[in-house]
Amino acid sequence: MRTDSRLSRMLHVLLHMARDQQPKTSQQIATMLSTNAAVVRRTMGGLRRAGYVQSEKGHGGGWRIACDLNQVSLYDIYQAVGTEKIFTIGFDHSHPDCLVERVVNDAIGEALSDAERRLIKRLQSVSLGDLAQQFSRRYPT
Amino acid sequence: MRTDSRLSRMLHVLLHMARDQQPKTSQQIATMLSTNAAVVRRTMGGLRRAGYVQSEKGHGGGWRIACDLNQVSLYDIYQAVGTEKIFTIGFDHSHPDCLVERVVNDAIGEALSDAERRLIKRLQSVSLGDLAQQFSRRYPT
DNA sequence: CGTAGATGTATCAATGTAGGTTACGTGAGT
DNA sequence: ACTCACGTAACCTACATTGATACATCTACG
Repeated sequence: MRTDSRLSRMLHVLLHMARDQQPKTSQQIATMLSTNAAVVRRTMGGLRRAGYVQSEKGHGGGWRIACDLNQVSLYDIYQAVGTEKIFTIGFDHSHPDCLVERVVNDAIGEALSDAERRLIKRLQSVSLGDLAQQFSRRYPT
Repeated sequence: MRTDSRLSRMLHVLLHMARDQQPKTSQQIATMLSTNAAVVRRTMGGLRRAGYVQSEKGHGGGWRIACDLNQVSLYDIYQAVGTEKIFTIGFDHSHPDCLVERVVNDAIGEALSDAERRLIKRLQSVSLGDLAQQFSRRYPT
């Protein structure tokens, strides 16, 4: 199954933007991500609607960070990009009133929910500021 | 994104098979799952290679359980069906030597690994026998 | 102003994967 | 022999993400 790399991409972009306060155009970001400008606008639109970045049109326009990196977690970004499914594992619903199916799906569902809660907790515990700090520590200039 | 319902399907089938020791043909199972026989053979082939079921050709042939339900966990079945990716979340690898990308992917990777370990642990803690027992408890005949 | 630069968005194509479908080979039982 | 059933390959279909193109709209600059 194809994976959704939007979270990874957006974090990548945000950290680069944080290190260089100049506004960046969609095209510049697209080049950075080896994709094209429309994809960047589409994906970053989620971050804009959530208020984590701002965009401006016209000369000298582009994207800028509009939040305190220490106040925004990886989970916030995850939600802003709008990923709807986390797991590739799904349920069989061929016979919704089959009681066996219900027991099976409940068991799988509980395991998935548990893992999902864990993932969310982990993503919530790391802020963009933490990542920026990790970068500075691991790769001092 | 389309989900992989093979685990759910296989558990569904196994529990039905456990309740009726008669061998079942691929076509019977396909009808049970609202799919077709080739898909059943393809998916159950994994369980056969792992030794959890046996198949026999010819008259009176079909699929039978070949394991102790109490010794096989949901995780065993999960592995037998051969799911390779658990999460829809992936990594951006547009610039493998970008240090920012590395920090970001490490952070996401740790969160995912943690959640995956949790999921595996949960799936390992439930046996097919447990599910069969849950069924009997929840829906006594 | 008019023009160039930028986003916002709609639309279509490419791509990858699970599942569906068909077909045929092979072995087992009658 | 014939039928039943699995084993497997090949190809198609459905669907979601991403890529690509186009165009409207807004903004700054000369």
